[in-house]
Amino acid sequence: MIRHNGSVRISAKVDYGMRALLQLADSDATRPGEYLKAEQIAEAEDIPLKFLEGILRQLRLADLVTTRRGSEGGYQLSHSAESISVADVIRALDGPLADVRGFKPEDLIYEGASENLGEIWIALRAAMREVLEKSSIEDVRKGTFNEHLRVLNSNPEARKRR
Amino acid sequence: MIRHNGSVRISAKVDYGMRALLQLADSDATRPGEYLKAEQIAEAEDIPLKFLEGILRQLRLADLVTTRRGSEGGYQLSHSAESISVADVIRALDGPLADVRGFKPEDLIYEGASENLGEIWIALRAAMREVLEKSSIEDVRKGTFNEHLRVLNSNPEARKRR
DNA sequence: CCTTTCTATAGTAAGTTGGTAGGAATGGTA
DNA sequence: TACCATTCCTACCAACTTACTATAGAAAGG
Repeated sequence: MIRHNGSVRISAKVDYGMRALLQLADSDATRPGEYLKAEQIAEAEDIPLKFLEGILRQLRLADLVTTRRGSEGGYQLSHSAESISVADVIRALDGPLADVRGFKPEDLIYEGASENLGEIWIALRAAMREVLEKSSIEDVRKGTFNEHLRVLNSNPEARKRR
Repeated sequence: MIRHNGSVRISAKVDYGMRALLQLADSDATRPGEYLKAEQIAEAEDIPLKFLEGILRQLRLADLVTTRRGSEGGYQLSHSAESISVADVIRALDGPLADVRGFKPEDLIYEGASENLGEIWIALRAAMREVLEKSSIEDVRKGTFNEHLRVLNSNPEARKRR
């Protein structure tokens, strides 16, 4: 039985969207300028085609992807893979990185014993940004992660479940 | 209009639960041994009473809280406020800290261009744990945060929205 | 004009969130 | 013993989100 009620929920949309962009980055690296068709991406990454089309449309509206119709049509990255961060992708597909009961962390007012609770949510968001804004599609494609990420993942605890 | 579709969603349950525990920690600090009634917490923190009762029940099942029924009844922390981390509270109320499409980050298998995507989700979870496991209820109550959290929040960027 | 491909809107089943309602069980007190 | 306060438990609910599917249309290219 699948429980998807974690506090950080990477949605199917974001996971699929990242994989689609990685395919586009790969295509750009090997055959620059060419367009990749939705169906090729869907097959390579095993993503339902119609669902993927919706995701690619959102990525186009966020200007992460450029499209062309017709027989020679398909999708391309609209910027270099280095310039698109994982955070950009999440924001394009799921909205803001963090919220607390539907509010932005800095909008909450806590009083009395809860006075400092907001600091935790702000720090949590900052810690996430540190990972997600400083990793690009190209970093993920090549596996060349920055120092902070390497330190985090070199700790064997990082791979253990809790 | 409220949109609550961030990637990190601190639920009402967790926000209310933290505030309830902060009240209990405060009560313990000023009148140790005494039980605090759900209604007092509900009033102090402006939380719907019946909803709060459910949250407190979950916290008891996770052994974060001890209860007593009857006229002298109420709720207490079952361990010291120093020994309860924010991560404990989230796990008790919302389940695991992180998941990707309903799966645990380390269970996903990515291939080809997406090969390294899992590293991002692992790092994200590790970064969150760094904040949430190393902050206790007592830290939040007193506002005495650890070095890592202070560094994160001293960056003015941390308070800006994106 | 015809095929291929993206574009757009709508629908939908299952699950989650944020509650509410009502009563049963239990502990303290008279 | 009776009584009362309080927690404990089950069930219910409306609104929303997620992960899709369906269908028709619009544009690019030959």
